[in-house]
Amino acid sequence: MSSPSHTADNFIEESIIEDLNNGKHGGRIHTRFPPEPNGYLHIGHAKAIVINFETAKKFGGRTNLRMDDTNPSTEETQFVDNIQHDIRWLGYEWEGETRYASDYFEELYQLALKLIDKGLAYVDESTATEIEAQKGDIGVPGTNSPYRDRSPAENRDLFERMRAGEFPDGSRVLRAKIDMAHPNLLLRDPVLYRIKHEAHHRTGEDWCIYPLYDFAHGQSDSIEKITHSLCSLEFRHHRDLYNWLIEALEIFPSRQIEFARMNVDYFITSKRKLKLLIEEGVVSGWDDARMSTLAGLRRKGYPPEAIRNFCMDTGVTRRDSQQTLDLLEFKVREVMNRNADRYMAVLDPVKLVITNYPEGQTELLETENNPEDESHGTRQLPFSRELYVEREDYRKEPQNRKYYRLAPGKDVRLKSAYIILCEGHEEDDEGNVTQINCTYYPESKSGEDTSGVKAKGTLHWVSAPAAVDIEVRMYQPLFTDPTPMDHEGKDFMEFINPESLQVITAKGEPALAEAEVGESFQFLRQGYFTVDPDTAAGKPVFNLTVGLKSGFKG
RNA sequence: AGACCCAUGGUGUAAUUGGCAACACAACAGAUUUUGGUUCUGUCGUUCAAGGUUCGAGUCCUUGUGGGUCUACCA
Repeated sequence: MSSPSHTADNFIEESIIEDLNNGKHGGRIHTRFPPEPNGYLHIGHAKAIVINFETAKKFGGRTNLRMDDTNPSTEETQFVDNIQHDIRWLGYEWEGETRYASDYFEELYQLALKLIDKGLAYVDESTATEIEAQKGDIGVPGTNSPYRDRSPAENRDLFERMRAGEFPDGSRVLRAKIDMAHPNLLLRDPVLYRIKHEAHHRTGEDWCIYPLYDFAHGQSDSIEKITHSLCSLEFRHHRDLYNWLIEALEIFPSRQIEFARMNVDYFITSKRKLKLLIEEGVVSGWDDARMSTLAGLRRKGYPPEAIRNFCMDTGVTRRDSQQTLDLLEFKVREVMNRNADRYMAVLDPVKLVITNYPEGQTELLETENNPEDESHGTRQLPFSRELYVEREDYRKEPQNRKYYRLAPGKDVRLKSAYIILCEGHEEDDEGNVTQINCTYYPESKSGEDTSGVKAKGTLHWVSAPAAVDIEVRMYQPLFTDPTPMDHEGKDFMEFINPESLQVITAKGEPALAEAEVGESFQFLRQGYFTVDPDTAAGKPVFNLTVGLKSGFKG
């Protein structure tokens, strides 16, 4: 198989092209995404998913999905379903069936036997604390276990009896026999198998010994003939062991390549911390719209395309990166600007009365659904004497010449309707505006304006009698600090933003009552909003997906 | 007796592998606009330090500085 001439976009692709040019694996490229099914996928996983799938795709290769389920205590089938759902939602389909490391338990066991027979592994009866002590320290060599020199035959017998369930948890482990003075602490006779009399979510009671990461992950890669095993930087030290085991076991030589994890401002990606947010009641669950989980981002309304673009455009490197929320939100707006239809909703309504418009009259006005895409068509909007407009769009006095909104004496265009002249307002005892009074120019109707009046500003509005109440959930970042984990001596919980969620009741145009769960809109001049699953008949709930960029400096 | 990884505008990444440091985001200014959105134009500003090799260094070498990772029977 001759390799088409690819250009490398990053160092991983350089390595792949190098392998291709060397004729390795006959030009075949196969990657994998190996989550542990013990939690929900988050934005950091999205990066790994995108890298693995996109890299394979670029070279005409395939990508497996493999559950790294070697720890029966933490893994649950429930998570498997969510992980699969999230990956498909992101837009990727893996090769064949979902794989499980647990499917390879028997093969792994045989591999362990092989290692024992080669004199490269031994059963150790030291306690966990003793083993820790044997490891030595950074810069200090370790010491050999007293059980290190047992014969292969004795080790085999002991290991078989471990499997048979003769020994209690923690009483024995299988260790690789490498070098207790190795500068890489991971190669100081790492533990390969431990005893756990626990039921596994897939294999049930079949096993009471379970392999550890280092004796499961790489071997699974080899079993699946993965050519390039892409993982994050903290596994760099594991690569030495990964390669040592490939040699010792004489198995398919997958190549591990590490890249830097992606961090995003205001997002945390520690499973444990995410869980804590739920347990403490800070958020409502794994799919709370403020969570950095894919379930949360989906609920918030982030389009998968935007997340993919974000992951791709932030590149692949070996240096720790901290991405800004700005870029992520830019990617979200970029997609939604194209796809989301424009509707009008008033978030903080104040009544506006057009004093020269006939009482009781309603007319239907036509408005375009999406100025970016004419094929989205038009719809009808009811217009009447009493409207709601945004409280923020009125000032008792205009501040300066650059102010284009409502204030006494100002002309303003109502989107797709008429130009109105602001006459003044009514207020309560505290000086709060209770009503804005205006007159309209009958000849200024949108599309057939002969009034000659020029209005600099255009406002969104809804007809008061026709408006529907909609619940709107306004979100801000969950934390007040972009990197809540990076403060010495301070717990990340100290940075919880008390205003991360504000629920308001807004006035929406009638069509919004029919919005379906998952559907996204632009509320004119406000932002992009997506219908939340909490929506019930006649009670629509919208999530702020992302605000519009605003050049207004009032 | 420590080992390994990393260092380019405010942020994130490029640089034909030794040949004019570029792209995106952000910021700022202007044009267009029935969204102060979008779109378009422009401005701003960058190779961690010192030394070396070279006609020529972001790129190669040396030393230093700064940051990160590694001592789970987690993955």
